[in-house]
Amino acid sequence: MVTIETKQHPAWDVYKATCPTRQVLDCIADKWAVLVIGLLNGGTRRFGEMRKSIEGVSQKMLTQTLRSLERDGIVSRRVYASVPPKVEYTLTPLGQSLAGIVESLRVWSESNIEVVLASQQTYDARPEAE
Amino acid sequence: MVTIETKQHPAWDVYKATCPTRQVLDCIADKWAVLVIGLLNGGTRRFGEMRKSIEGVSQKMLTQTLRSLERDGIVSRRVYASVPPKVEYTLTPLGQSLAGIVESLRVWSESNIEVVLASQQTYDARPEAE
DNA sequence: TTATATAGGTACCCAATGGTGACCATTGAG
DNA sequence: CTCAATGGTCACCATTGGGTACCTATATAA
Repeated sequence: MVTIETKQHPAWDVYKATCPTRQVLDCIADKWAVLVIGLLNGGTRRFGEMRKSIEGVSQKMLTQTLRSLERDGIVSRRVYASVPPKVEYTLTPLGQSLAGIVESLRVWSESNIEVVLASQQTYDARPEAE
Repeated sequence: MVTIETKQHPAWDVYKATCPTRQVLDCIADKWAVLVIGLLNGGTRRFGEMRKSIEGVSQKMLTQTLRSLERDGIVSRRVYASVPPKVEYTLTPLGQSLAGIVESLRVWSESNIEVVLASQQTYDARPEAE
């Protein structure tokens, strides 16, 4: 039996410290990124819209998150040369392929929050908890 | 037509700043948490094992991540009163329900890294990039 | 003419986070 | 007697995250 290795990717392994996948995971396994991608999964959004929708994001963090996602090819940014400025963000096809996963993360959180909250209470009530 | 609202959860919405789901997302949408959950999906692991498997985690961060996941009921911790100590970590059923999602995040990273790297190169090569 | 709101971005500053290394407890082995 | 082993904590420091104030340019209102 012959193992056919048709241009197998060079054994990417996110558990290796220097693997570039680690950086990508770092970027998408992020609170704000998850919320941003989830939002954009509903369609193109303007910056200000997103700022309002995602309660608690500062302008800076939103910008930063979007830049990072843009760099990774997950969202695309479209600037209209108007005054005041108008900037639209959209998921790229790559981003769309990620959106489902990220959305299921969000859904999991919303579905299992009761269990989690109960567990937290039990944990915090342990005698050795301060 | 009657809308039957059989104890519908009180409209959890992770986009609200104060929604408890936000904290949960904060905890699981985390680089180290994803790696930890992925590892434990392969079965029970000892602390030292995980420390070696996940390159680059400091002892402190691993402890912290595991505590946080334990508090949320995602992993369980078992201490053996031996010398030297032996501590095992396992995914709870709740954790197992999350593992699939988290694993697909990791798989996505490893599958799409080439596209992402290419996108990063294009982005960094823009004239306006410093 | 001047003031103001707009919408997105950035420079600067501070607080929180994460990493490092020392230290601890306990016991069997050398 | 000393050291290795294992998981954990603590104090310290560098790095980062995150907030605030400011900037831009124009259309509109006063």
